[in-house]
Amino acid sequence: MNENIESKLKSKNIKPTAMRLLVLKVLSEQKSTISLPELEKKFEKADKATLYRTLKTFEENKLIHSIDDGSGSVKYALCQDDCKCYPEDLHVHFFCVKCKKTYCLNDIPVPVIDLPMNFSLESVNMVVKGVCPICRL
Amino acid sequence: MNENIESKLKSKNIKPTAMRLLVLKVLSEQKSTISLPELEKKFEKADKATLYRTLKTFEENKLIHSIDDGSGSVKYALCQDDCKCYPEDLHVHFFCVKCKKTYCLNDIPVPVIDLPMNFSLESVNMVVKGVCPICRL
DNA sequence: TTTGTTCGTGCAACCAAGTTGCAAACTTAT
DNA sequence: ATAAGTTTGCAACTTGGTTGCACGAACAAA
Ligand SMILES: [Mn+2]
Ligand SMILES: [Mn+2]
Ligand SMILES: [Zn+2]
Ligand SMILES: [Zn+2]
Repeated sequence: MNENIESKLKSKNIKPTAMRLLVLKVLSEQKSTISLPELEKKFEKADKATLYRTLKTFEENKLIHSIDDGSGSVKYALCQDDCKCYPEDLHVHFFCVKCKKTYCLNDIPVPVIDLPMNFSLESVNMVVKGVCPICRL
Repeated sequence: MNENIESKLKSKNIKPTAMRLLVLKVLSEQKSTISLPELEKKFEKADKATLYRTLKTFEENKLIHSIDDGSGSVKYALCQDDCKCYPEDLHVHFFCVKCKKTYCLNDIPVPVIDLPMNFSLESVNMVVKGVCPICRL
């Protein structure tokens, strides 16, 4: 299990330090996405800057992706195993206006859209807002 | 012309104060979207809080809509005349990674997507990132 | 093994955007 | 004229994000 985490880091060319193993473990346990401030609270005593840089490293190496859900803080989630973060790899995200959680809708790819002349496409951020199944009960 | 601006406010049930007329005028002149900090700079001496509340009022009354383009500051733009800000009224936005401007692609409606069971839909924020025609020259 | 270099971490300081409380100014209704 | 409600200006504050710097661990060359 912990082996799994370590090898995941190595497979993305990230040196598996103690800190990084801990952060990746927390990320793996999430059912929804997590923000830097939320991540901070998951640890007794951890430095914001270190966590910040850890997330950046993870993102640069495509271990995680970030989502701007309009809540004021950027959220993060593990990438799918085969994800290269190309536009065609991207999926839709769902932000619940009640519980404020953001979910990866991994099965729903971001629709391809036809841009006007001379616009080039690099990436897409698509966030659907509404109420999640849990909050609708 | 100035009449036009005043009537636009009235038509949205917003009392046309001096400040609001000025802000709406600036908004009307924009070719791309504008953020609160940018709006602030358009005035010699204007108060952040007042502008902030003005934008909020405008948004609540559906005179403008806001876009979270992931740049760190929320952008604003005038709504189309007939816009009710319902999901079917929404359009895609384009964020240029070079000039950092965000454009309303008013002709490109946000694609309808099929949400998983028990997710309700209230709104969508779709931002395409790339390079704009001006920056590609 | 010793030395020098790179890399990761912790701490503090900082910045920018957004937000709020409060009192003064202004508007509208009585 | 007076009272009540609305808008504005100012200052203070919160939060998320970011950076500089120094220390220590890891690593590689000598
Ligand atoms: Mn995701
Ligand atoms: Mn728009
Ligand atoms: Zn929810
Ligand atoms: Zn551009």
